[in-house]
Amino acid sequence: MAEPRFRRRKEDRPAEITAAALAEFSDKGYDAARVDDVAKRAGVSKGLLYLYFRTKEELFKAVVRSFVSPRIQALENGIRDTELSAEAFLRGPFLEFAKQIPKSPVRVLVRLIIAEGPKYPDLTKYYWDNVVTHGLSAIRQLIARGVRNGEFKASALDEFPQMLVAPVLFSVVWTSVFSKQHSLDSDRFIETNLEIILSAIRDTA
Amino acid sequence: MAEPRFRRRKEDRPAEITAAALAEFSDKGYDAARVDDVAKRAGVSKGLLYLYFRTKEELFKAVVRSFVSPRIQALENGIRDTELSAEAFLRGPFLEFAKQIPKSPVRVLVRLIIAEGPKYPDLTKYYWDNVVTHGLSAIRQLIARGVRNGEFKASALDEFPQMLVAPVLFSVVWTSVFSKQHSLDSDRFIETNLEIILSAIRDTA
Amino acid sequence: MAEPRFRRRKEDRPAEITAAALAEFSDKGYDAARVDDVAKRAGVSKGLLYLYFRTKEELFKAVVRSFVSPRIQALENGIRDTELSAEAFLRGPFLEFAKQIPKSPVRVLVRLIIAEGPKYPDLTKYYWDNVVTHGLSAIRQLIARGVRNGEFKASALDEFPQMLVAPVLFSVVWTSVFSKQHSLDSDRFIETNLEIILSAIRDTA
Amino acid sequence: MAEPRFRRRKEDRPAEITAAALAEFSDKGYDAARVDDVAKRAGVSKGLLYLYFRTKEELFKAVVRSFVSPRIQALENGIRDTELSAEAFLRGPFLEFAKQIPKSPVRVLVRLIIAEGPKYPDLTKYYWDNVVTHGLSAIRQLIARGVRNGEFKASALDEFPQMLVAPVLFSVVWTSVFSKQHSLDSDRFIETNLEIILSAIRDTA
DNA sequence: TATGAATGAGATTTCATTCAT
DNA sequence: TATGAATGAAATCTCATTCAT
Repeated sequence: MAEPRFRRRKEDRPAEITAAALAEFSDKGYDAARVDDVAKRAGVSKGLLYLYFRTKEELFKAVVRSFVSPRIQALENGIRDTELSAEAFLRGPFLEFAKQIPKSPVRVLVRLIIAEGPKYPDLTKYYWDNVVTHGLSAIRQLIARGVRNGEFKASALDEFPQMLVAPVLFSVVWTSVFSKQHSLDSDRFIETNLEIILSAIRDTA
Repeated sequence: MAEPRFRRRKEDRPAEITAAALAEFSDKGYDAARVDDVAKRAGVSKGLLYLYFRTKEELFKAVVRSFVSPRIQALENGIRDTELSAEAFLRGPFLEFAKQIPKSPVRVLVRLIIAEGPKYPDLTKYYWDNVVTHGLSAIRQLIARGVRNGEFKASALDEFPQMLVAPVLFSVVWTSVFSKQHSLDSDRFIETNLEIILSAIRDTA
Repeated sequence: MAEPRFRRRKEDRPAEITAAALAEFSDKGYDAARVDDVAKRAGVSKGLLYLYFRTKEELFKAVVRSFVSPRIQALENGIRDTELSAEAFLRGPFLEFAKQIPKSPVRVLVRLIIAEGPKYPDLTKYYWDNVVTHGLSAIRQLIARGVRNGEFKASALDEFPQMLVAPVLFSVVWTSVFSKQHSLDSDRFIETNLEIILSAIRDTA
Repeated sequence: MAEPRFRRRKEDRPAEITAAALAEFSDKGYDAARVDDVAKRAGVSKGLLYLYFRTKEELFKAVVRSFVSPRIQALENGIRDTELSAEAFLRGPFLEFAKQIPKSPVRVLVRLIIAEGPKYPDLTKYYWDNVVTHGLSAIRQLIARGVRNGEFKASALDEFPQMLVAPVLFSVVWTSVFSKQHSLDSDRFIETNLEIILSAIRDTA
């Protein structure tokens, strides 16, 4: 035929497909999302999708990989490179980071991990290895730094850095599940929790 | 012949079936759980199951109803009838209640609601109406009582009673998803969170 | 217990059940009619129904038997015993008989025979033996009598007594199938057909 | 290996499947016909069948559409375009058309409409809209033409064009139901009926 | 690469029939 | 007799995956 249609570059394909998959999973959940619809949304044939991702499960994993990991990476880098005090970092960049999660598309992935994780052990492992441990150890370092330079006293937070994460997870879940019933002001909820924790660990001696 | 092909136990059946369903949902999740297996586990034919529960969804709702509602009821009654001070109640019965949730079978249901809720709006509504609002309003009353009699000062907790729930939800999710990777001491996690919150709202003026 | 409830007499049971079955079949068709509903409508337990009729098919046959045969019997007797002329009988009792069929509950059975007959050969045979041949031979006799006493000339009707039946069957089918689309004045339709046939066979020589 | 597991023949599939469905419906009736068997008979997997016809009911409709509609169309066109007199058309093309119906596969569909119509209202509506009204109005036009040009006198046939159809329906039903008991000479039956009607409406003034 | 027609295992649900009570 | 709880075979429909083109 005379005129070759515009073709997206091959390198973009996987990203386009995972983006479409995230959208489908978000709308329907993992099981109910049909591979057919993912392909359609990505503007690609089913066969091609299977060329890039060998199974639906593989596709799911790729979605998690491509959307969650970068965020955590960013947090880690931020903590490593910052010149702010620990408290200033928590009130600034960390809070910012935490507040946007319940509003971003990633929140869907958190729900999916909760929902499907038990069924896909190696996905859970991947998530643990690449997301949870990284995030947690970054937070731990930040707190340790705060203790070292006299901002914070030794406290339960040393043992349970998860305390800073719990309100975020709660907001994500609440927002995902009860959006029709109630709207939580997740910004203030997360902020308030942070303040309470800070006031409990600040070294006021 | 020794054993009759079936027995008539109309009264026990529903409970036996919901128990089997909880177990099966717990192992596989809602979608992956097969009605056939639920029936088998209950020692009952598929047909009989459908005599008591008209659809798989109906069965799911019945499971929620029979396992979650009673617990919340108990909490509500406890708060209504207690003669303890607000703080004493939080440190005593409430903490007890909160701590056992991540260990009890109900924890599975919490995960299921998170996982399947968006797909079954009326289940979510049921859960909201019968579990969340009851639980929340009971907690709110307890806090209000504490404020009224001078134990607590006015605080963010008045607006966000969810703060007392977030660590519990976090523990449930963590335990459900990462049981293979890490074991959270959920008792101490929940306790610690409670202590921090209490120290922040105690009226020390 | 003190007061024995009123109990219908045992002899009536089968009739009550076939009546209920006719009603159910009429509403739903044979396949879609549920034995459970027939029993419920008859005010009887499913078990008892199966005591009287060993299978659903048996029940179906009994319904045909009890509702159709008596009518044909009546027609036969009428033709045998009448003192009317052939034409007078056709315009009188026969027409009356023919006109009420599309309006009576029996019309359902005609439709059922058409629908299910091919699936139940022995039911078809029963219907043939007990309904069709009787009816047809009665009509044939009537016509022969008319020819014998000079009312009618020899005609195609001798060979095809079905010609008198076709409009009735047509009315039954039309009424059963297209009741929502169109209402046929079956009385006049049947009457008109009869008149045309009569005018064609009347011996006016 | 010799023969590929499947072939792609998008265009032919629907026709192959409806043909198989007609055969299967003819043997078993609508309800008793299993989709699986239809597929098998068409040499196709169940899944593919559902790719072309979204439900069993849809398949049924397609069968009606593809087999009945064309015939009626042909009749309509014949009546519109003919240069024959009304009587000549009735004795010629119309009679031909009428006589072959009880012998053609379409006869099965007529029986199916009678059997299943009441359960599938929109199928009945489709049949009414696309078959019955077309056929009837064509016949009506033919008769009106005959009256206009002095062949026929005004008669009951103006009101009841169904009179020309009743013998055909009767033949179809008889043939379908009582094939084992009796063989009706449907050609002569239909012919005779037509003659009688013609003799009654011919304008001999 | 790219397509989408084709497959087939499997899931939910229904209902005639049985049988302990 | 009479009940209705219990069975289990089957039927429709879905969808991840394959593969001829």
